[in-house]
Amino acid sequence: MSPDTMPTWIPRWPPYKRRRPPTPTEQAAYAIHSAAIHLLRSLRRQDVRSGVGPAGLSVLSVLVFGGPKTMAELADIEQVKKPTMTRIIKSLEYWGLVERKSGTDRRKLEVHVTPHGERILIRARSNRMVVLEERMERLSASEIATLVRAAQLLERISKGETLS
Amino acid sequence: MSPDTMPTWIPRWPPYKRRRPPTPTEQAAYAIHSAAIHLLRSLRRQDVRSGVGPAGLSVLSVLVFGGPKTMAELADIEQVKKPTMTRIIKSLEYWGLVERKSGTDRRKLEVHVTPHGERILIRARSNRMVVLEERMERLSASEIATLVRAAQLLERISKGETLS
DNA sequence: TTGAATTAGTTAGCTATGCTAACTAATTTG
DNA sequence: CAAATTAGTTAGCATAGCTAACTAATTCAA
Repeated sequence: MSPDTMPTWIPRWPPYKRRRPPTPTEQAAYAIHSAAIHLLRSLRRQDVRSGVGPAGLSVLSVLVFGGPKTMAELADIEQVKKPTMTRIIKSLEYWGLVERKSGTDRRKLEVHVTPHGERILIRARSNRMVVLEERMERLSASEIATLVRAAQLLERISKGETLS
Repeated sequence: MSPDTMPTWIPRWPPYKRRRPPTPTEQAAYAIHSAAIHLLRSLRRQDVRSGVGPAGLSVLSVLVFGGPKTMAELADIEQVKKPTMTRIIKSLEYWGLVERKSGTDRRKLEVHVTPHGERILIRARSNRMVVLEERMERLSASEIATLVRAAQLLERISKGETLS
């Protein structure tokens, strides 16, 4: 890579004027937010190969790892409104990746992933995971452990919202 | 929150059949990927208040913290094609958040953030940061330290791509 | 027990954000 | 100085988000 195409964007604590120096919590919040954005942005490129959009992949992932869900549950999980979920599921259904079945309460539709959908999801996940795992191979065992602990903390933090 | 509206989606190692048990690196990759997605998804809601879309906010953030950039540089940083950046910048310009200036090489356009744009960005960032900081206040000092170390590791991992 | 309210999901139509192909204008190069 | 390259835009398409207004099914209350 030539010097002038090299990225120059390096996150640092905002240079704008503040009344007081940032607390450790503020610095940590800033750092982990930037890190999460940069991680996902750098992995996003791998997605194009799968032929399903990111919204569809995310839903597939919920269905594969979490089992069948209704439309409203999916919308809630994905933090999306119901009409948006309708469109996403219709598209997945069109491609044979999910099926909708209605049960006793005929207002509700249970969305199930098909075997084909599961294969697609696992292949698409692998695109990201393979890249991420390759990069993580350079880390030491204790660094890996740090990431695992951080992941647990972040999951707790992310749920803060839904429990409040 | 009633029990049946409570989210049931808890990330766990994929249940599909594997030839061998996952290595620690694979588990860590899976965990940190899920954690980053869930963190950002849960913070995304705060953005609506700012009146600027996420793409615009992200560009503003690059300009505020990284200084003026050309269209091509921004497209590269944001991992977006040039026509997409053209549209994003046009919108920001329309709202008076950035300015375009041409220099010696009149093919190139330097994009500068305006004082108004800087105010908007900082307010929008704060929306996310305030929420994140509140949630992080429950963590211990050593947990915060873990997150900071993890953030450093993740920044290194994310750059893996651009250095290869 | 039936009429009103609630719940689940869809339709229609808008906006924002991504892409490629094809273009203009400016600069560099042979 | 003509040809090739570079920077950016225009046009047109797809996906993904939203709200408002709708249908159909269920629940609740008089």
